[in-house]
Amino acid sequence: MAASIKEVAQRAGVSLGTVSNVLNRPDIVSPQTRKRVQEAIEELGFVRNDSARQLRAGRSRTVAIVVLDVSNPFFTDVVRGAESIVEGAGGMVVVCNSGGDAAREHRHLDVLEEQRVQGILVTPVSDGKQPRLDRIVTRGIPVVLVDRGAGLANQCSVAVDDVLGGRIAAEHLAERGHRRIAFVGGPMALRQVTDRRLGAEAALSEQGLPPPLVVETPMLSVSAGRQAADEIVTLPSTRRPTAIFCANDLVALGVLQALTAHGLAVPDDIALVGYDDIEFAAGAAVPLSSVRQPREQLGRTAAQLLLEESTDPDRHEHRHVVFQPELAVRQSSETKRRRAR
Amino acid sequence: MAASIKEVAQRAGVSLGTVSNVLNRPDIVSPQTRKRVQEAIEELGFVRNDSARQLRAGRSRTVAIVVLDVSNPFFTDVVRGAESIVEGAGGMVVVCNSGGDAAREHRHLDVLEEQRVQGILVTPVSDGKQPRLDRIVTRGIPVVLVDRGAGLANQCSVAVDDVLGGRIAAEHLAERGHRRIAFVGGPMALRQVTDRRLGAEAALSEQGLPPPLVVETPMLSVSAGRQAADEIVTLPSTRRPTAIFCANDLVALGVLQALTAHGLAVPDDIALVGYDDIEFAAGAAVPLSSVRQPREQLGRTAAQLLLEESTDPDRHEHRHVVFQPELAVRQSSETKRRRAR
DNA sequence: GGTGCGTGATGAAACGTTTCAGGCGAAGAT
DNA sequence: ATCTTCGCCTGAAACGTTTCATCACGCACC
Repeated sequence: MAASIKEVAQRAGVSLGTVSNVLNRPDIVSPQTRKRVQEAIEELGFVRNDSARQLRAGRSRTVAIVVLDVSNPFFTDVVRGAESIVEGAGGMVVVCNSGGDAAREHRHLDVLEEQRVQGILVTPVSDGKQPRLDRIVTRGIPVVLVDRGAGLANQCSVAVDDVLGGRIAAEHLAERGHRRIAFVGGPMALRQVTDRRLGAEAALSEQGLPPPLVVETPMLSVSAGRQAADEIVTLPSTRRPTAIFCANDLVALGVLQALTAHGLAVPDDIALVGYDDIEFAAGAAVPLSSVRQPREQLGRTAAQLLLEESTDPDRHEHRHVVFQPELAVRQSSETKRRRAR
Repeated sequence: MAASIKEVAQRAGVSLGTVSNVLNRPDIVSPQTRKRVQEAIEELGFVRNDSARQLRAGRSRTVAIVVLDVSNPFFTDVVRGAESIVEGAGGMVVVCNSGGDAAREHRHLDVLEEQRVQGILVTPVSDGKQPRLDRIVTRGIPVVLVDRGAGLANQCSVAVDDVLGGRIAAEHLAERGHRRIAFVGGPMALRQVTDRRLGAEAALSEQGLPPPLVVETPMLSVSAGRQAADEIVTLPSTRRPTAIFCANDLVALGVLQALTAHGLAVPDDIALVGYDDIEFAAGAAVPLSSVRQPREQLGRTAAQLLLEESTDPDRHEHRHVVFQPELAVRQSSETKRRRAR
């Protein structure tokens, strides 16, 4: 059914090696022969078998990215950044979704290892030592950690300073006069969540403010945010926070919705700051203040490091790139005073 | 570097074929031998080379899904649906993003064809005849069209009745007393967009209402929605629509934001209905009425049809599954009367 | 007219699997 | 005691490429 190089060679009346040369180094074959071969390829509808090519050549042109949550706009933007670099280099990106599930992540990595992909960008589900990833690295497949702290010495990483992000969010709220501030996010097993919380706590303590009320959520989703806010509104108004800092925008949007549903105005009753600055943050009916991360650049840089390591593994030195977040201030955290017209 | 089956065989003191049997049909090899082989695999850190396997076996366990926009929550949900089925069958899904760009779609399909993937789920960029896809099908790779109309006879498709969706949205608004209704969405080259529009127009005409004011957008994004709304608010209030039906939720969210920014209240000044019912629709500060599509089920069904065709190509008959959308009514389209407490 | 050289094409080996026909010994049937 | 059957294992072929050593040929050079 599927034509092979051999049949093409036969039809063009040349040897098998010549066809391969037409495919891979067209310049070293004479114009007439090249033309004949190309015609034969056309006529037979020949398509190179990548398995055979890869088997023989050892190399693959596929870069994989394993994300925590394919539904989170943060990750889709990272993916787009990585795509732009990899495709520019003639490669291809495949996206794998672990969904925050270690077992699924494991299975994806197994398959990618079997496929001998060119490299893997990954935001691992869990932190700390990663024997699974180490094994992949020792097998010669470069791995770049995305949005994880400067990890071990055997791989590159790109991340955004989440402690700083938490800090600037909290400082912003403190500056606006808020003293009872809540932190909503979870699970605490995610380093991103704890770092953002730690940054916020440090900032508050430096300003002489009490530590935040922490409401832990089981995951970083809109519905989790709604539930957390449902809890918060039951507090007596003397203890209720006047500002909430959420571990990401999905949670913040959920909180925003629930607060509004309970008749609390944002930001007049409760100010709100999210994290990630996804497109829907600015588009929310109360535009959301949010800690912006250079999402696409995160993906681009990760892909660049990967390709670098892939093309020249010997000279490559592992690097740990950390970006700085910045706050996008919007209506959800503007004080009444400021918003008065 | 990478251990092969041969080395495993050597170390375990068995033949090469036996190792393969341990890998693929462990039941037919005696327990002792099996154990010895498994130990050797463990010690050498052997990982099967999928290229070689696929080359010999012809089959692949990878299903690809090519989506129009990986940033659109609609597609990520479809992906999740497909994943659940494929992974249940021991396969793996890779996501490819065409970004609505025909050239990128083309390149993705090229690579997937070279990789001899098990099958392809695709929402093509353009409509009509698809010679590129036909070629893939004749090569023996099953293709299922996602969210595209019951296409040609040589492939399955799953879709949602977009004409009906447009119809129920328009009927809902007409029922609420609206007479000047706008349709916002584009480009009209997308069948989804034109179908939804046609459905709406048919419904209005049946009710004896004038056709909608159509504002075409260059793409289905939040920012496109914002711009369209900026246009609409400049209309004199006598001609300004009292309700807007948007081709998808991203556009609707953009419209919602711009209207609010211009001091127009939703739904009191202008009612709003979106399409897709993405999670952010219910979470918007004015919860968005939206035409709900069974997104995950779309993905599940597509994957099922694909696997069916893949495992039994001879007995397989192509089917065209069409789901019915339904309207999720929320605050953005509730009339004043109804919302009065 | 031999030598050397460059240009193109050739043929075979190799990559790491899976598969399949067969072999070998032990157990059961006659 | 011979013939089958059965369970387990072996060895080799095949999959479709890429790559590399080799070769044929025409051409310039002394």
